Amino acid sequence: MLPTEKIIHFLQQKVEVTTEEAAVFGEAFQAKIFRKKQLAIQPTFTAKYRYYVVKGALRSFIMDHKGEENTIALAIEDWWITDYNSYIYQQPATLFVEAISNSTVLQLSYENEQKLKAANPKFETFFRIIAERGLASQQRRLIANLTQSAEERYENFAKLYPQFVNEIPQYIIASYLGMSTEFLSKILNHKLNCKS
Amino acid sequence: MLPTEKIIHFLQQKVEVTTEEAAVFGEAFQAKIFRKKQLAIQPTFTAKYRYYVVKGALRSFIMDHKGEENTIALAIEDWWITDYNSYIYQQPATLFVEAISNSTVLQLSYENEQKLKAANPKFETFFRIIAERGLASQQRRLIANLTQSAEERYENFAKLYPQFVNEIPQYIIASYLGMSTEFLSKILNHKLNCKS
DNA sequence: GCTAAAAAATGAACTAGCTTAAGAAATAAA
DNA sequence: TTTATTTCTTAAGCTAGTTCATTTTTTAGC
Repeated sequence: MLPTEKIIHFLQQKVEVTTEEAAVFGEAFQAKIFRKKQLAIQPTFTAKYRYYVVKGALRSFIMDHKGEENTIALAIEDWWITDYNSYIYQQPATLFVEAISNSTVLQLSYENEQKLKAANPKFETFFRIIAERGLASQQRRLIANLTQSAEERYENFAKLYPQFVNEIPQYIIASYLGMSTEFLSKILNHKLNCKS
Repeated sequence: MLPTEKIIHFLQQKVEVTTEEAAVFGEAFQAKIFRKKQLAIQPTFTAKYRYYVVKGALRSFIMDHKGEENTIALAIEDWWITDYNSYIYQQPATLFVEAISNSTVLQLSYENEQKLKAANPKFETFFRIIAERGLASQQRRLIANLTQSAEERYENFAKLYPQFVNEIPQYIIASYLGMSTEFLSKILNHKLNCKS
């Protein structure tokens, strides 16, 4: 499936649109390839785009005062990613957005998004829906972080996103789950020993 | 200012509307009073409403397996609160939403919200904007939780929301910041000693 | 297939923050 | 004013998770 076909398909799952409307929507996006470790967004620069992942995986992370990377979000096929604080308010970013593996994305510029929303209320509805779902999913993540132990967080993550477990480096998963690499390693190997 | 005037004012800050449109919007809401500790939303029941706080303060929290309350969100004048996972998908709630002090809110039912959005794209835009802002603010919170120590989290919270510090019980702040009451107490008193 | 680099594992020493428990203060109720 | 309830403080012991230093394994480039 072509990138543009993919996003049109995604759009159609959320709102009902005519063929012409779908075409207008698709034309607002631009296909782009990021190689592993390449940065899409960097702190101090304003996030000009939001990204829809066609293939591969990206993540956003913040670097703390100790130089540690804290993964804020992960995105695979059919997910969206950007630094929302930067993109929405068009202010300098605080996050990095980086390709975890070689990836194909569709980028939507802030200006194009405004044009889409102004042109057709259906697109406004679309962006409202994805923002709301993002909000709900962030709420779930916050709850997990506040209420579960490191081991429980990993267990649930692995159950919820099995596709990540084998496809992305462990140190990224650890940082997404808010624990050190070493500790995640300990959890994993401890589990193996106890099972056998 | 009357409750309905307040929310119309809030609406006008986000989107341009005519007097009639504003009136239609205001009519979708219903004023309601919650007394301190009263519950607006409870687990297992579906969240029928989202709440706009006119006066007072509310919070949402989840109870973990140990019976500890983990505060997910706080809301004061001009803020919104609900269990988004429950409200958006109309599924059973997992959170409590409780009044911290005697409060006046405007409640918007799920049905009324759908009607508003269907009736006028400007309302669709309005809800898109508040969802996006919620998303950005959740992102900020997640970053704070992942990158800062308990003491730093409190420092920043106090700077960002001074109005909360004296107005809501310490144990709620502690649970919002993801630490025990005792530990927050230690931080506060330790700070006093070091300053003098 | 070899080499260099990146990622994962291991273990020991350490610490931030939690738990428990008991008392003091503050607030509300009567 | 007294009593009851809720909130806050203090301190000691504990544990989940970190840090650091080293080794092993995997991956990627040539």
